[in-house]
Order: sequence, then structure tokens, then C-alpha cells
Amino acid sequence: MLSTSEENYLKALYKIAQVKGNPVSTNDLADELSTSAASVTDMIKKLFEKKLVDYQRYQGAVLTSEGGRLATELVRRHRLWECFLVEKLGYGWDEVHDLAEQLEHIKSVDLVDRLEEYLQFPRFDPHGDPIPDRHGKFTIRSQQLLCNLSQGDRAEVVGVALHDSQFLRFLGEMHLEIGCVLEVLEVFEYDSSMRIHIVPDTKTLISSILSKNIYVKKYS
Amino acid sequence: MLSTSEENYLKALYKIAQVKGNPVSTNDLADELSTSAASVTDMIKKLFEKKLVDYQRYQGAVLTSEGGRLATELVRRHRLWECFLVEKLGYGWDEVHDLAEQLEHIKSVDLVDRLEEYLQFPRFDPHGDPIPDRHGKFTIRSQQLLCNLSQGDRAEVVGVALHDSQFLRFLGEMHLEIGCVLEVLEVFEYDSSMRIHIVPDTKTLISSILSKNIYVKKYS
DNA sequence: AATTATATTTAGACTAGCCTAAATATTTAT
DNA sequence: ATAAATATTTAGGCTAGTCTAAATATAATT
Repeated sequence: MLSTSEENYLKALYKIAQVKGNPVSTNDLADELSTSAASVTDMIKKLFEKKLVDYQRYQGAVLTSEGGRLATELVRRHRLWECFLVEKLGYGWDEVHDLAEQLEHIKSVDLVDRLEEYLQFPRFDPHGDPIPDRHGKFTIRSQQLLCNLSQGDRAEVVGVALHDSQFLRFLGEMHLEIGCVLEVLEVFEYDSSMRIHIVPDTKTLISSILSKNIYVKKYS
Repeated sequence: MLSTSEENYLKALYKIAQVKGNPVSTNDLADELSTSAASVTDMIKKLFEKKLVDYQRYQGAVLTSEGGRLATELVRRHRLWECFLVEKLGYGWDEVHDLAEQLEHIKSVDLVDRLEEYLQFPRFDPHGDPIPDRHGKFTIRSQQLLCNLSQGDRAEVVGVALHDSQFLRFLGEMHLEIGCVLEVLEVFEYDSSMRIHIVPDTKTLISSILSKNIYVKKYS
């Protein structure tokens, strides 16, 4: 059985590897987990003993297939709990991260499977991130950013690249949510801002900070 | 903020005080928490520092009003999570204790209030135990035991005095569940067993081990 | 009331997870 | 290629929560 702390290391390893590739450096882990490099070294050794990471001194760490499986399971739990909190308890998508962070560590062989069934097997969480199924498989969503669309393009919002609550609250205020359809009305070269039409009835200007962090699926 | 361990001590203090009264002895706590008396002494001192218990060396511990409030809140959380697990996720009443034991420690100011609303403010958990409201108030259920009924009495099952899963599974197999109505057909002095009619269609013999651990509300 | 038995506390130690400071390895830049 | 900068590990220590063994206080028994 893994401790909460061990689980958090696995998740961090998984997350960093996705962005920066393998091997994952001690310092990157320390940053991600807001801890010291020395603590990371200790824990990596422990995970190595448990065969959850491959590791050689000074060379960074890589999840083993078992480590990867466990990390994916944690992502699954996190995202399913986020669905539950938003869909059933009425939380906003900007409020659920910390709670899901706690709930994902609940130890049970089948709790999350039952939760998934109860939620009717959602494939994406409230932020548009894909939810791994029982076997760790998931659909990769479009990686195209809103900022890369051109005038006249129409697309659906499918995800966000940032998850901090300020950003999410701001998007919410602008009615920019997962699933909404938009059209690029105009692109301003000067500051890369855009005027967009959020179907059906909002037309607004958005800064590039926003458009660089919204994933869309372009209608062809 | 309290640790999971501190919270478990508060719950144990509350539980023991209800059964044996105050003050609660070090050994009783050690038994309840499956730990050593030495550990209990350490933790009680800590809770005393935090003003959650009154304590004098060798004289046992008593929850302060703040300690009692927190303990009641934990009971509330535990019972609401049990409701959720049974009613929404389809668990049996014999399967939910350990999961609720974990879920009750999730830190949040409003999670459990939202859960309560989502469950439509249940007043009793799946074992018939009363659920404290936001202010710690709850309805005390009938304390009458099935074994104290006489031939011809009719009553409703309102609770169980034991919570171990073997006992609960056995009751379930006999269709003896919270809310069911029964009538005492015959009482056998010899071994205090009873023949009962579980309305509408089961007639069966039950041992005194069962009838001593089922709370009923007699129809007058 | 003294003695024995029981309950409780103290003392000292252990583990997990974290820390800082110092040592060492690797990488980068001159 | 060597020096400087950076990254990583080691060494030693801290806290929370636990333990066992020993000491001490309370309760029970004669």
C-alpha cells in the first residue's frame, strides 16, 4: 500500500514526464511538489526499492510500467472526483482541485469504479482533461490552441492549459467554458489579441494570455 | 487544523463517553483505537494543549464543548458519507464503514453540507444512526431492543447495536433491515430466542444474539 | 492499613517525511 | 581543458505518531 506522499510523487513524475520528457530531474520534482531536492532524493530511492521508478544516481527518475499504471490510476481518481464535485455537488470548476487532491488518495479497490459508473462513464473532466478508464486507456483530446486559429475559423472549446482558480474563474465570467462553440472574428497582430464570437450571443475581445491557454477542436 | 489521528481520538472519546460515561480512561481509549496506553497519554496531552479535552494526570479525559462539537461534526461526516456510499454507489450497509472512516477526514468547510443537501438531508444513516445537522442537533432514535418485546407486539426496526460486517451481512440475509416492520409471534424462555413475522412474508426464528442487538420502535 | 494488582505516565527509541548545510557529481562557459 | 556554475546526494537533525520497558500512582484485597 502506498502512502499519500508516495502517491503524490508518482503523480508528479507522470505530470513532469508528459511536459518535459524523461528522465525527470530531482529539481523539477522538488519544484512540482514544493519540497527540497534532498527530500526528493530520499523518496525516489524508496520508490526505486518498490520498483515503481528506474533510477541511477544523478541521472533522474523514470516511472516503471507499474509506476505508470499507478500514476494513471491516480489521475483517473482525481478526474472522476472532480466530475462528481462539479456535476453532483454543484461546485465550480475553479473550486474542485484541492478537494479532488484529497479524495484521490482514498484507498479502495472499487470505489472509483462505482463512482465512474454512477457518473455514467464520463470521458472528460470539468476542465476537459481525459479520464483514463479502468485499464488506463483514454482519448487524447485536441492539442490545438485557440491562439493558433485564424479569422473565420470556428471551433469548440475542449480544454484549458492552466488550472489555477483565478484563470478558471475569469474564463467562467466570460462564459468561456468546455463545450462552447466559438468563431474567430478578428485577430490583432499587434498584441495577438482576438475578437471572438462565443455562440450564440457573446462577442468579446480576449487577450493572448487567454487564447494561448485554451484548447480547441477546429471545425473542418 | 487537526490531523487524522487527532480526529480519531476525538471520535473515540465521544463514542466511549456515550457508552461508559465520563471521564474516559486511558486504557479504554487505547482499546478503542488499538494503540498503546502510552500513545494515548501523549495524544491526550496534546488535545489538552489545544483545549479540546479536560485532563488531569491519572483522572481520564473529558471532551470540552469545542472538542464535543468537533467530534459531533466527525460523526456527521461519517454518517453522511455512509448514506452516499449506500444510496448512490450501491454499497451494502456492511461494506461502508472503512470507506466512510477515510472520507470523514477530508478537509473542507462545505463539502459535507453540500453532500447533505445532495442526499436531501437524511436524518438517519444506513444503520439507523441519527445524523447530526450543521449545528450538531439530531433526533435520538428509540433505544428499545427487540429482545424486550413480548408476544403479539408489533414494531419497526430502527437501528442496530453492532456494526461489524458479519452481523450486518447476516441480518441482510434474513431480510432484517432498517425500516422493516415485524411482529413477535412467540418467545422461547429457554434460550430467549423468538419467532417473528417480518412483514409481509417472512416468518423465522431468531436467536437472542440478534434480538439483543436490534433497536425497534414499538407500535402503540 | 498494608500489600498486591491494575492503571497510567515517563523515558527512550523507532519510522516516515521533511528540513538545512555540506559534499560531490555533472554541466556549462570561458 | 579547466574553472565556475548548477544539480544532486549525503549527513545529520526535526516532528508526529507510534512502540516497549520501567517507574509511579490509584484501586482493590486482605
